[in-house]
Amino acid sequence: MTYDTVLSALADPTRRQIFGLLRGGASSVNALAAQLPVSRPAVSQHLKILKEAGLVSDQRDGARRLYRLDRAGLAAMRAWLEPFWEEVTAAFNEEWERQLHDRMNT
Amino acid sequence: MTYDTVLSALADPTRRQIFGLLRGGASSVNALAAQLPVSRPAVSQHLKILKEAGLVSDQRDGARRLYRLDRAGLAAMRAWLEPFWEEVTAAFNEEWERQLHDRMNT
DNA sequence: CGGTATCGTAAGTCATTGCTTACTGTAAGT
DNA sequence: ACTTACAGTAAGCAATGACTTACGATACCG
Repeated sequence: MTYDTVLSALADPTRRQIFGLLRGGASSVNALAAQLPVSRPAVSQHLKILKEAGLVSDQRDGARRLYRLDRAGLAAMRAWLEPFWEEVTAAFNEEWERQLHDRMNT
Repeated sequence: MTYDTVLSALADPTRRQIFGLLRGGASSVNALAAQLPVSRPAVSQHLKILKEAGLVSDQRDGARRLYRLDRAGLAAMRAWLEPFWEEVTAAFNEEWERQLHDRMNT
């Protein structure tokens, strides 16, 4: 459940779609497959990957199995992303300051 | 330069490595390839994809070409990520409150 | 200008992966 | 118990993608 697995999980469009469908509450595999252009087994395989990435958690509900969003994956991704964002923002501000300084000297 | 292209760009480990190497300043293609286990053309191809995703920008420097981090891609990714994070955090807090309430009634 | 350096592109190969159908397992209903 | 519903797994296939070598293009240096 590192950022590696999270990023490679979210690389697939169908998985992102599944992930998006799970906003607004938990859902069964059949219910998800009904809203997608792929078969039910395909959805199962995607859910397995999303689960391994910590983006989704599952829970038995009788014969069904309910999937819902999970925090862990997103948290790992954000933790990885943050340093890059700060680095890039710092460089951006530096450049901005430099140009402002140049303009004041002309 | 949507979150689609950003996520699929960051899905590859080598590209993430290149992206990481560009922290700490701009670099040429050769300099990057020297620190990577792949050939120089491979790095060029990766840089092309990173550029299309808005994660990297390039600039001529004589015969060389310098690549540096770019804000746009990360910004797009963050914009896509945020609603999910808020959704998932809200659900988490709700659940926490519910369990706290249950515990107080026993 | 000829030679060297740096980089991008093309073509081809091999591995990965996302999908399907078929099968197995488990839980609920009659 | 038998049947139906729901979901995970296996096997096979077609497409995508990451890498290599070979080539072409542009900029600097003597």
